[in-house]
Amino acid sequence: MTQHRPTDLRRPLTLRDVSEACGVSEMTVSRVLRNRADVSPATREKVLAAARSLGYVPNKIAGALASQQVNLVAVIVPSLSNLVFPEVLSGISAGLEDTGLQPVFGVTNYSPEREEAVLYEMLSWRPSGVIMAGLEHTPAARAMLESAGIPVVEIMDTDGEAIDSVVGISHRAAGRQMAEAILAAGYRRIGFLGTKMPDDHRARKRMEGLLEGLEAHGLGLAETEFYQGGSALLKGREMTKAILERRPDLDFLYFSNDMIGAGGLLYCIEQGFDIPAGLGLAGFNGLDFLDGLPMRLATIDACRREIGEKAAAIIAGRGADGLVGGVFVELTPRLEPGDTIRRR
Amino acid sequence: MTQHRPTDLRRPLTLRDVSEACGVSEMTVSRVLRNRADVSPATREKVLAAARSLGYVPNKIAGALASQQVNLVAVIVPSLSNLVFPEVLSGISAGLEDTGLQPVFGVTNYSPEREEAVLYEMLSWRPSGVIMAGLEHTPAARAMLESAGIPVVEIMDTDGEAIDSVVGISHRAAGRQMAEAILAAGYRRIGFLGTKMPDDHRARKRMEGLLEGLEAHGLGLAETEFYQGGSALLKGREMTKAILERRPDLDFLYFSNDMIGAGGLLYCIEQGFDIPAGLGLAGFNGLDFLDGLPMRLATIDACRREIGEKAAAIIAGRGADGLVGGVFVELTPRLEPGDTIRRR
DNA sequence: CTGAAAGCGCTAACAT
DNA sequence: ATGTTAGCGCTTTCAG
Repeated sequence: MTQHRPTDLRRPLTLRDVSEACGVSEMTVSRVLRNRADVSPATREKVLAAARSLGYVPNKIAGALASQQVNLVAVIVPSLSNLVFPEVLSGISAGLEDTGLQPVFGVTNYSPEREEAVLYEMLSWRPSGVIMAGLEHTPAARAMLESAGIPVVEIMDTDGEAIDSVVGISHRAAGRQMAEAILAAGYRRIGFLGTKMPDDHRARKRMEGLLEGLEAHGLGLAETEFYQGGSALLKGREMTKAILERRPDLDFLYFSNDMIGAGGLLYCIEQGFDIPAGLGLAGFNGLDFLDGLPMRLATIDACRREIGEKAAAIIAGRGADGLVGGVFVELTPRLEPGDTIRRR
Repeated sequence: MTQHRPTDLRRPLTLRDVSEACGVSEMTVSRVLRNRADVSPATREKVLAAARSLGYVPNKIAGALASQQVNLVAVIVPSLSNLVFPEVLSGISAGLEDTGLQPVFGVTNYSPEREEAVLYEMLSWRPSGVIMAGLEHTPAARAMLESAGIPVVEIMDTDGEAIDSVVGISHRAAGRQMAEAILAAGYRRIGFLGTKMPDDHRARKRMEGLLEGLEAHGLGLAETEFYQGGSALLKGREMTKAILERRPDLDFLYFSNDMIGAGGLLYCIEQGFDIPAGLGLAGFNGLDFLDGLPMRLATIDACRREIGEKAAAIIAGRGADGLVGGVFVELTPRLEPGDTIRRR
């Protein structure tokens, strides 16, 4: 580490500086900079020229305080390392494009306490809306959201009680749907592999849905295996090895996400398992990453981008037409059987 | 979509509300809420109880305007779908922990114009610092950063002229380092596979470095292949097929990132190529995802997390000790030969 | 179309 | 340890 060059820390420019530079009142300068129509073209040009040449950047803090309007949307997700959430965020970005609203992201690491802290921090900037992953929050977080007086959209999950609006899929139903597909294909001895994350409620609900689906046919899970941390692909491999050594009679492995599923798939291919005839596999999410694997892993698309776009639309819509009231959107995920569930 | 429940939009609470609720002056309430020491325990309790029961959330907009202090750090990256940037962000989050500073993320989609727009937007909130990926910016963006009067850290890349501080690796050197390793292992007919992204300067510099390294030994690239969009793993597969069909004599493939490298590796394994004896492969980034593949792809670690942490430390350090002046940190990436470069 | 006055909700600086 | 005053930089409102 070496020092190389000093930075000067001068006072940021204000409207007044621009006003003095072009001889127009602060008020009119403000009008020009907010693109308001009621300014003569001549004045407008003069002001813009001055602002540009000075390098003026408006102070939104002052603007927001005066106008009581903040064009920010707080977006709170559990993780960025999951590949799932970045796609949701990109959907939100796209949905907010040209609305004048700007997303601001916060990450909770699947901790309810951190979620509460991040939410508090973000609400203190008085955003125009909040988009949060999941329906499970601390009581304090719920209270803050309910009394914030702004639209709140809970995303990804529809199994639970909403605060305001919801856009997501039913993970429980996705689990059941997979159970149906597995049983319909004739598999009977089913193993479940997932993350050891008490606060990943969606993964839990998928597993519960799977169980419900199996139990409806008088079956249960033959075996389970959980992990935490590390490279998901590698963990998928290791868990698969472990579960199959413990229970060589299993004929289907359901992975709680595509990444560990891909690891399991690679392992099974290497070991020469007869897929899908002798052993079936499935994951969850519908990551396009699966397209490049030796076989297409069966999966259920989580509609990540669409969820982001719809959530953004709800927040944006509110501002526009003054619509008030929760909206409930449940998307229907598609099961993609790929090459790892046998067809009958 | 169905309407289900109305939301009430009431006025947010102010300090005055809390003040009236507990019979303590606004000023003292403010002191309590900012955890200042000069308040009696009794008053403190009274105020906290009132604030909690009302559900008061401070208005940071007003606070920031009054104190001229904003505890936000603007972080601008080209993409979130890359897996590389989420790790940097997580390093930044970690590095900012317990500093009182909060990261705020913006995404540019590798567009200089979008970068400029996002930067303008973020600077208008007067953050305490800026962390940006890369050294290439529009002239307007450079001007804004130079005159913002706040610490600026450009990350990931050290090959170019800095505005203020820099934390990164030399991608050109990484390319050269890989060239040396390839040549030392005895490979001679080298193909390059990368993205068709004029604005991904780091990928470009890696390729240039590779070329320099090869040319220093009187060699060049035998063949190149570029792609854009789609599933990187699948593209890696397809590009590898294409380049090897065109030039079956190639004995080494250098991929500009690990994801397409992994796709290429899977393809080559399936095709029965003799790796690494007959054909060598290498990627870039050091993603831990590689751990789960059938063979370990050679790669160079991009020090993503460490870069994030160091950048955060620089921003945080400035505030504390009033340090002024750019810091230059060049990390030395480690080459991990894995199983896909032959050892001599 | 342009300007002047008032004030957004909070905190710095100064009392007490 | 607590209260009072002034003002952060902008926009709203109202006058011209």
